[in-house]
Amino acid sequence: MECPRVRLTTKSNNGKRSSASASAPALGQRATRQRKLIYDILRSTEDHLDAESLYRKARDIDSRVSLSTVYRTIALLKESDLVDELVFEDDRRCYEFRKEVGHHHIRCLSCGEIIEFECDCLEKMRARLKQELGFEVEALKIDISGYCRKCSASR
Amino acid sequence: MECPRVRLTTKSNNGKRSSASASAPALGQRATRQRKLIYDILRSTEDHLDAESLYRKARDIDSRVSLSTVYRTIALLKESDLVDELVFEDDRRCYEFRKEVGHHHIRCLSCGEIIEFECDCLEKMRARLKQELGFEVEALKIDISGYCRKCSASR
DNA sequence: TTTACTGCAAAGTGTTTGCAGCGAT
DNA sequence: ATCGCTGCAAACACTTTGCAGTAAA
Repeated sequence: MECPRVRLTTKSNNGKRSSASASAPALGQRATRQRKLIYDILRSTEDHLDAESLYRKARDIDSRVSLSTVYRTIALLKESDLVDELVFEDDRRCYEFRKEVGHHHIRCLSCGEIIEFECDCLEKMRARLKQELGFEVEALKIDISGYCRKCSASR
Repeated sequence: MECPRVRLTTKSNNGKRSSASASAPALGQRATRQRKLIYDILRSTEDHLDAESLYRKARDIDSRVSLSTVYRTIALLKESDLVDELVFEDDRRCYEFRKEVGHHHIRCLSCGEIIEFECDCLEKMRARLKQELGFEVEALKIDISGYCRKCSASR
């Protein structure tokens, strides 16, 4: 039973923020200060931020950013497949820089920690859906909530 | 590779509405007209309704139902594990009467049809998460969007 | 100089809530 | 008769939008 092997996703970036601010993303038309900032924050953080915290982080660095721009930029980045949106049970929507396909999230209902993992069984399921139902999968998302080792111990 | 076998869930109910209105559910304290009505609609429909359409359906039968009551009743039914909430990519939330565990949904982005299927690999994944990460899964939900056979053909 | 992008405030969406009256028990 | 439930409207949280000004090209 090889399929549902769970393995932690290797963290793609172990510093706080990658030093070089890198090239501006192909966001839309113009690489504005605000867009670069928001993009940089998302690209370099380990956290899964919601719109509000992303806004606060951005504003701490440069006050000339508005919440609307954060939303507009998120939409842009989603369209360009540069960031993914995670929607959890309780409606919280977080954003993260696009990583490898096939990595998923579990969230601890008690401490809020988000753990990432990979499981190739989902990719296999996608193939099966195509084969057996003729269904062409565009988006496959799995949301798992529960209690992490630490929190289930202290319950 | 037995694991990600996809199979269509057998429809639990093939009539339009089951004839007998059945016993009142253990909803909370009181089995009111409104609660019975909402419960009955959810129990007997094949569709996955959102709050609004559930409200319209209910109001068509008995005008003395309000949208707030629909929301309140849905919350109640969710708490009692009598209905499940499905949250799709585009935010639409639908409700369905609780069926067997381990059945999931895929939705056609073109025609909106919701197809149900089972896949035991997710249950196995749950076991693995427990075993390997010590993570106690409370809720496991998978949302798949894409194009059904018919719609992918006509694209 | 052009016109895409931004901040602001206002509008919109889906859901929840406070309250006085209603009705299941 | 009690007090849990309801309808209503108002509040709510989050997101989107119109517009006049700003700035990237």
